[in-house]
Amino acid sequence: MESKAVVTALTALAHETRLSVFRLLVQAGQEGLAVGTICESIGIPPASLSFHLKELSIAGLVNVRRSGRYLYYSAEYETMNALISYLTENCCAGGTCNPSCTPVSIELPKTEKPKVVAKKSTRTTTKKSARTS
Amino acid sequence: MESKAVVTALTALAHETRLSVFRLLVQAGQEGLAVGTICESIGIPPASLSFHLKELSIAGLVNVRRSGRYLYYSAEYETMNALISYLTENCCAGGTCNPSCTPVSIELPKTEKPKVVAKKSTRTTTKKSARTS
DNA sequence: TCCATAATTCGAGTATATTCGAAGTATGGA
DNA sequence: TCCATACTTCGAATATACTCGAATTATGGA
Repeated sequence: MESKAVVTALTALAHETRLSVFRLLVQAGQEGLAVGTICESIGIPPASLSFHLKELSIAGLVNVRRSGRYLYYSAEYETMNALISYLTENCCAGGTCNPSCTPVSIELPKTEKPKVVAKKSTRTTTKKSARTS
Repeated sequence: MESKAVVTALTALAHETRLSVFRLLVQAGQEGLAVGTICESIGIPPASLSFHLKELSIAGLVNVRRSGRYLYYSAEYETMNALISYLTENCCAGGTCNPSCTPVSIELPKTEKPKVVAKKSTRTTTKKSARTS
């Protein structure tokens, strides 16, 4: 994922309404939800919701599918995962930024500040145990 | 993490310069980097950088520590992880949004759309294998 | 005490995002 | 063909964010 696309995705999520909509869709699964349903859930005028759905769509965070008169929006999980990857890529310089983020080759002491010893190429951050919210 | 705090953090990251700074710090590790160093790396005027560092700081994404005349900024990994948690919480309604996201109790067929059977309470999303960027 | 360096705050000009009523488009059914 | 429903686009008022030179604050050393 490129930095421009990441900024677009983050901008799309950086808004109370859009974040709610996105989470709703993330939790709704592949089938997604019709605009009217989201509208009721969130409680904003259709024109406003439409504007926000477009932003999410441009950012590649949601998909649309028509079924009759209804448009079903669903979360694009790939983009979400790519976004997370981008943020955590090559993180913490060989340290442990969270319990499940362990360096590739050697274990580092936690009390002192070590110089970078062995760099990881792919991260293993943010597993279940790392979740703090 | 509360939705307001999440929006603040996402807003902070949703900017080309700040995203670069944050990634730089994520990769720099606990010791962090002095403002001058970041300034050179990114290539923007000190006043602008200061503005952006403040945004990141307010969002809880970075820490500051003074050492003599230098201010060292470092990434706040906890906030980053909390942010990721928030986005992926209860995702995909029992489906598999990525290869490492498996439902808690039973395996679901992939070809048809199943109704929610068993809901996960904590997610196991976005491990190494899930990274797509 | 005085100067140089490191970084922040001020402030004003500029750019971008948000809101939502009204008007428009697409679809299904009578 | 005509109407109701579902949703989007238009557009203009409003709000918020960004940039960065100049002024200010903090620290260390002579």
